[in-house]
Amino acid sequence: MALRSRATIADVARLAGVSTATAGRVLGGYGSSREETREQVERAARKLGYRANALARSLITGQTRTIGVVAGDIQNPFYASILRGIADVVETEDFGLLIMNSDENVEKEVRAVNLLLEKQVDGLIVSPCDTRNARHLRDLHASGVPLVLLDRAVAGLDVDRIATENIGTAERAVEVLIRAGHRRIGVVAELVEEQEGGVAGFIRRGLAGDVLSTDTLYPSWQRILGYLRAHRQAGLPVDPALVGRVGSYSADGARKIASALLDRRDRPTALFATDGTMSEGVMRSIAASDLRIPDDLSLVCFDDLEWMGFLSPGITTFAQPRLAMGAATATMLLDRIRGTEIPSRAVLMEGEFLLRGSVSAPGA
Amino acid sequence: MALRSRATIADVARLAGVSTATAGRVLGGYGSSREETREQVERAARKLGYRANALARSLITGQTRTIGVVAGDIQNPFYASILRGIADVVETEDFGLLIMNSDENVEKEVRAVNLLLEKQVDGLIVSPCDTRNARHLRDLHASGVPLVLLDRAVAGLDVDRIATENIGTAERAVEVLIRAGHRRIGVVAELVEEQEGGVAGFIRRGLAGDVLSTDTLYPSWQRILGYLRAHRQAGLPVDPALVGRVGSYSADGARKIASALLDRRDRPTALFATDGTMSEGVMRSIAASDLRIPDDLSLVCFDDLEWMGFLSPGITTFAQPRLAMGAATATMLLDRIRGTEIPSRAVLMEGEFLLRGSVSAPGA
DNA sequence: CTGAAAGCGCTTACAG
DNA sequence: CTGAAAGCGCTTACAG
Repeated sequence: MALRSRATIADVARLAGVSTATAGRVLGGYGSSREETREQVERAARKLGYRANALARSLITGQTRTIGVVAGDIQNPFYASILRGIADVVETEDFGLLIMNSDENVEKEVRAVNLLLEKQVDGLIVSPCDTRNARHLRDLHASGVPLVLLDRAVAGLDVDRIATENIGTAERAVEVLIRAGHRRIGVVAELVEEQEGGVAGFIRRGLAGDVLSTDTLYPSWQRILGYLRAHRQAGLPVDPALVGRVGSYSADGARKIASALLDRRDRPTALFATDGTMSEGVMRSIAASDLRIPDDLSLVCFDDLEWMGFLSPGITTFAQPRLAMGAATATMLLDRIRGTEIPSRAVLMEGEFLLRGSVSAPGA
Repeated sequence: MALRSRATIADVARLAGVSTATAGRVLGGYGSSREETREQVERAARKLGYRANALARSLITGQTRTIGVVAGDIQNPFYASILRGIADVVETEDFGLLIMNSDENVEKEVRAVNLLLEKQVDGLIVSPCDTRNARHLRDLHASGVPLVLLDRAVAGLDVDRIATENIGTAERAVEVLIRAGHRRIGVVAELVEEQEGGVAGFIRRGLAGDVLSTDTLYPSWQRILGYLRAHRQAGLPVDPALVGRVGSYSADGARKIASALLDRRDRPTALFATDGTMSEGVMRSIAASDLRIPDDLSLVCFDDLEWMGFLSPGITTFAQPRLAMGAATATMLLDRIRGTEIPSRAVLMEGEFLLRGSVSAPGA
């Protein structure tokens, strides 16, 4: 029963009767060595149960073949799928994957980034909590650490990023409802970051085409922008009272906001849920009500969760290609790690329209 | 704009006018140092933007403060929640978390374990693909690496493990259906590992009380055992034709098996789905049929997925405490890493009964 | 192709 | 409390 202390290259070299440099060359697969020498060393290594110590190697090469990811919550299907996409490409390249949660909390994000940096990851994928308060990310980039931003951008930080084309996709989603004849469309959205003038101010500016730097907006605010555009395009008025702000990434918060909307005397005839978590909350609210989809209420969601397909009726939604997003993120990061010097890229992915049965004409 | 190459302890020591040993002591928080010295060093470190290199530290201390996890599929809600539970305790202790997928494939599992070991993780959590073919895990344990098994056990490997009390929980689940009056209860289960005599042979032996070493059985086989016990207890015959074997961790496979069961002339009046993936497939099958829950078909599931709560009717199920399972797994592993010498523990968690609306009397 | 030596960035006895 | 020296397990020039 071997002890924890394993054989080192020195042990192997001794047994094989060569120098540590030679043993290192064959075991590490670099430099060149005679066939015969190689066999000797390999035999010795096998005999001793040698396993490379990546720490020592990394200390010299300056590369750990490990990347770090800071996600909001790995348990959320959105992140879980993206992580799987990342893991798939990373595993192909024999890289390790260090994962941490931020819970959308900047301090936790900072701590996570620091921990990953101390562990000398070769690059970082971060889904930033805050699009403005992100000095740590700017410093990171300035210090030359490969970085790819996921789902969100950061003001004044020009690095590779990947996200959903939120404005356009949300606009199409709301269009689906407008085309079906809906005039009062409620929204349930996170909208965590404060905007000048609050929701009402944002709506006013959005309708006036006065919202600038839209790509450093939080996804849910971008989706509201799509909602506004669809209305303007159709010449429909927007009732600010129908834009439900949850203020956090909470399904239960979404349930409450949705219930408040549905309890109104002038309740909306359709709802737009701006992501998976919001959709879950909205569904809980509807399930607890007497309303039936789509007869009493139409629904369009954002992001495709497994249950949306087997509910009856199915839920019409715009799927984000999460696995592909993850894979693309990892590929971009590996590119940078390998030293690509091309200008930073912003990859925006369209949501895929999944027509199911949750939309009908109002009062149909 | 600082370059990638960061300040080292030597740089800080030089600027502070002390030795590297002293600088190391204050920056690393070990040994003792004068208040004044400490301030000097810290000032220098701040000025240079010093950040510790955990690699160098780990090489000396022999600890990386990183643990590795090999899960079946991090995208699966079962693993995603468990990982979150693990991450929560691990982050508290300032440990890193290296995560890999096995896709229930032994070769991938072996590769993952090797990669993690080369990266010198302090310990490993593995959800083993194969309860018998697991030499790599036995060797691992023999070499003294802290190891905790998740969800599944390995024959002849006496290490800490955590799992659901599958037999008892499944027995209770099937009891719920029997008490409601069901006599023909179908099962949809993975049952990936071959058993002597196949499903029919296993049923025969199970009813005869002839299945030994039940705790190294795959979870789905254990759950079948619970199904059999409930029948025996109630004096009900078991029809092997009603035990649907999917043979893989596939929701679509489960959908097909469920549909085959429901298409039978003598179709079951109730279904038991042995885990989340199976439940999803079963739901897809039911959604595509004309059957209504619970009037035409009763259903009990295993594991609680978000949608089970807001479907109407809700799905009666036995929830696995996934977050707590993850947390307990991590806690056990950290215990071992800290050197606890107590005998190995097997923590079996009961499923929590969630009574919702998917069960009624047959033909009601 | 191979070896002796230096060194990656830290921590750890050991003196003083 | 502090410093000089050694060393963790590798890889990398540099000779030969």
